[in-house]
Amino acid sequence: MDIEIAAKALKELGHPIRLSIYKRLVKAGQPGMAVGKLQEELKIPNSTLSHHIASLASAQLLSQTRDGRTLYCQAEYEHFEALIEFLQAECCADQM
Amino acid sequence: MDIEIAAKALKELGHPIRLSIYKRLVKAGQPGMAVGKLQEELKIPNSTLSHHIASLASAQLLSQTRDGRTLYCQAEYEHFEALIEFLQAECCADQM
DNA sequence: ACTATATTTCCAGAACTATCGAAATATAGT
DNA sequence: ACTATATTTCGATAGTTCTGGAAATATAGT
Repeated sequence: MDIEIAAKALKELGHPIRLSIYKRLVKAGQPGMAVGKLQEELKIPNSTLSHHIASLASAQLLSQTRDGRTLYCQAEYEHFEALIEFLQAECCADQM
Repeated sequence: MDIEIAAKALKELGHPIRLSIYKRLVKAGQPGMAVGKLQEELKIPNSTLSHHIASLASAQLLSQTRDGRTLYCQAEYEHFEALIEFLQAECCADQM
């Protein structure tokens, strides 16, 4: 992971709604969570939610898979893990 | 750390210049680094740099101390550490 | 083909962020 | 007081992000 990619991921996580979405998706684990279920929990308009989901996807923080009419979102956990590793390697006092 | 504060810190780190500043400050350790030295390394106009420093300070990611005409910036490492801990507690698959 | 459900894309306005030259402020030395 | 150095604040512009209603798309069932 380079600094541009790390900054992009941090930026997309740096919004309370998106951070909540991501957090919720990690809790949901591998099967992920339907967009509609997220909307129900977060109580925000569908278009707003959809934009935030697209932002997270643009940073490879989540992916979507369709099952019939329902789209499931999954946390792309490896990418997040790589971000944490980048931060610990580049910005951790302990490592130096 | 709550989710609003975590999002704020992530947001401010989510810009390539600010992430570079922060990274550089962590490397500089306790004595920190003069604004002028940062400018020399990053080669950006002083006003632009000053705004980015203020953004990081607004998220408690750095503090400044003056020595004569020189202002030193120090990474507020505890706050960053708390952020990483928040992310690992709230968004880590391993913990669940 | 029609209707219903799930979700995205389009559109637009308001709010915010980034950038940087120029002016202002702070401090030090003479 | 004056000059030089270090840094911030002002002011303005351009660009980006956030928000959400309405329209469009995708799929399923009848």
